Amino acid sequence: MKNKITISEIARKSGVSVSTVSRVLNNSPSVSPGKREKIQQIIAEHNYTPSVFARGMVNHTSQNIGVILPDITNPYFASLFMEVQSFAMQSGYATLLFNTMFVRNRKQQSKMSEEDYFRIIQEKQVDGVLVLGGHIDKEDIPDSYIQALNQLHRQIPVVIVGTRIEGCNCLVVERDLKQGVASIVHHFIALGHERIGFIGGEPGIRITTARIEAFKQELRALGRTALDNHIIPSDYYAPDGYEAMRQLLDEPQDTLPTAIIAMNDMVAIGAIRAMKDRGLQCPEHIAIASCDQFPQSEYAIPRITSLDQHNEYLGRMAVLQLISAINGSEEMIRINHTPRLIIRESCGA
Amino acid sequence: MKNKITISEIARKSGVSVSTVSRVLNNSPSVSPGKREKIQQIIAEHNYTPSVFARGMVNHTSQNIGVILPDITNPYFASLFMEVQSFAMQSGYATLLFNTMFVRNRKQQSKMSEEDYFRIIQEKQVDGVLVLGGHIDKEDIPDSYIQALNQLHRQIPVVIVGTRIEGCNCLVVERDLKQGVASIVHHFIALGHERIGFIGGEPGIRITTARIEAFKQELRALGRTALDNHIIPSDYYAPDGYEAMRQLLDEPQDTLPTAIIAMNDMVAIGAIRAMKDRGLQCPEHIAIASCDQFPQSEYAIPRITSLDQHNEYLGRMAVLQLISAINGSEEMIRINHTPRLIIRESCGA
DNA sequence: ACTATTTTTGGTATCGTTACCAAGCTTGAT
DNA sequence: ATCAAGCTTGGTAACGATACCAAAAATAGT
Repeated sequence: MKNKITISEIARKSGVSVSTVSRVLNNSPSVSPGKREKIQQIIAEHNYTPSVFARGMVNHTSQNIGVILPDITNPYFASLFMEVQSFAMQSGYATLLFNTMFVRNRKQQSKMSEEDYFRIIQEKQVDGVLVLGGHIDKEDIPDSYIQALNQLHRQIPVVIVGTRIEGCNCLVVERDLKQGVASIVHHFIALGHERIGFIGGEPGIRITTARIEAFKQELRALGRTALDNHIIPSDYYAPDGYEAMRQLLDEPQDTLPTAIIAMNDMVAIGAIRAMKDRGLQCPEHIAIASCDQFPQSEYAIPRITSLDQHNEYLGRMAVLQLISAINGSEEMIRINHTPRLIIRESCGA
Repeated sequence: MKNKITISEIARKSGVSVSTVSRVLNNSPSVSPGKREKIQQIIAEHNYTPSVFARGMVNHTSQNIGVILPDITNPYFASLFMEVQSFAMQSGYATLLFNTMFVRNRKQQSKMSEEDYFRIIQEKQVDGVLVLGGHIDKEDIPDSYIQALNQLHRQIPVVIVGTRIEGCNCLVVERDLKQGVASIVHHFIALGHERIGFIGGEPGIRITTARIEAFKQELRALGRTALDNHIIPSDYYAPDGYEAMRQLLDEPQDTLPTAIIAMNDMVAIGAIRAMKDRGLQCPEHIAIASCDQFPQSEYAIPRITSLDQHNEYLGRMAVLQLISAINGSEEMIRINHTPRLIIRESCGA
């Protein structure tokens, strides 16, 4: 930042005191119309903008929020973040984005722990923090992590998008983990599928476990049972779906599932590719549906049946919750948007 | 931000002056080892972090950079940004991300112009700005836009990733626009294709025009000519590839291209889908290659031949350039990484 | 014309750091 | 012992805004 013009220079050039200029900047009503106009003109002329540092010193606010997520190249987080940033901006906040798992594609995970990020974020003096996914989603979160989060929350409002965590005091915007899966199971059963599998999702992660749980539970409710060797968690990306499907196809042919639920569209795409590489067609040999829709699922071959989880809405609610917390509200926003099943070619009907 | 502990409290609790605490914070050598240790312990105990506001007042630096791009859900920008953030963080900078074209999927473009974003970014007192794509890529940029950029650059170092612009004083990290296309043309010709088309890319955008130009030029150099009705710019996403291909297939069958260059993988995926919907196979009926590789191209059906543009490298260079500009260097970093053609199923060999 | 009241202005302390200078304290050399 | 030269320290003025209070000016009421 090169030499910046200051409020007192504006004041001098306008022939008024800094107080008056400050009033103009903050739209205080008690400034005579003539002076206000003149000052505004001089401000514009010099392209003056008040120093956020000086303002921050007085107000203790930066009008920035921090967003921490594992991987922005993952379309799920990208679409969520898009909405978050847009809504935050409309509310006057800019967004500092932190990827915790950078350069994932090179399998060269960051050396920094998420706790390190909390420290950095705290130093950045943001007005609030949004945590999307990551370690917070683990089944079995180390105590130190919860401590770090609570510690951060003691300083700055923290909103977590996902699930409520035992012992964690941060605010939570909950996302549906079960309804969507149930609706896929229903659809498959209605289509006459008797053997259904589940692939993708990192094992030990809350959402994976919850969805698999919902999957089993729903089958049970309908008088069926899931076979354990038809449930293959792996991770969230196309290679993981590929690998899981490859592994599944090594099972005895006569008991293979006829339908599979994939964690998300990327996993589904990987799985379909694995089938193709074995000379199998989707949906003819195995039908597939995914739990998280990404933009291109409509254009894949075959077009993928998936759940619209209303991420835009989720993102907006998260920001709303954060801003209301920043403004001192204790109220907890509850959302309950049922995921919508979008039926396309990959499930055969 | 709730009540924060200050340097003077740390000083009081340690029984030293604020100066000494400040020295410890800034790793000044002239502090006696005993005191240093004691102070560090008290700092840790109270989880104290110095105020960025107060520091900013003195140093005029926020250790933040601003990144402005059209759409983070576009995998091209996502992967570029991933690299940018990672590298910036390693260099001690956090990243403010601004999407200018938010909620694109709802076709509800932002009401704010990019110029508005420049103003906001300037107010944010970042130490530098990175501009990735957007209006800066237009063939014919309004003068007001260039003015706004130059104006911003007068205050803060601005680095543009893309192409050098006439009249724009900002620093530029240039990206190859032609070599990659040329290598695809060569490959297609070597495979015996005589009629080649080009689809995707927003018309009036520098990269679109440049690639189409390179496409024509390379064909000419090899003694062929491109047919104008086989060149269909549209945009960068799957629906745009779909639409362009649909349009192309409406042409008389006997003169249809046998190979097509797509702007990027999303466009290619859309185009392949359009073919499929007309009962055509890729690569059997029409071969396809794309100019920008995205993560899933390897798993699509068919696997897509595309160019690896070395985005990670580009992102890193951009940050390097920006940081060196922040530190007062005038030197311009030149890069010249030839895109690498990755041959997969969609081009038939 | 002279208060009383309201509106508009200006002055100054304050926020939490760092930079800079001056002072105190060692240490070692004479 | 004395003094110069180096370490360590502390005190204080910035940095650029806002908040608050007091003063001045404008307006209204008698």
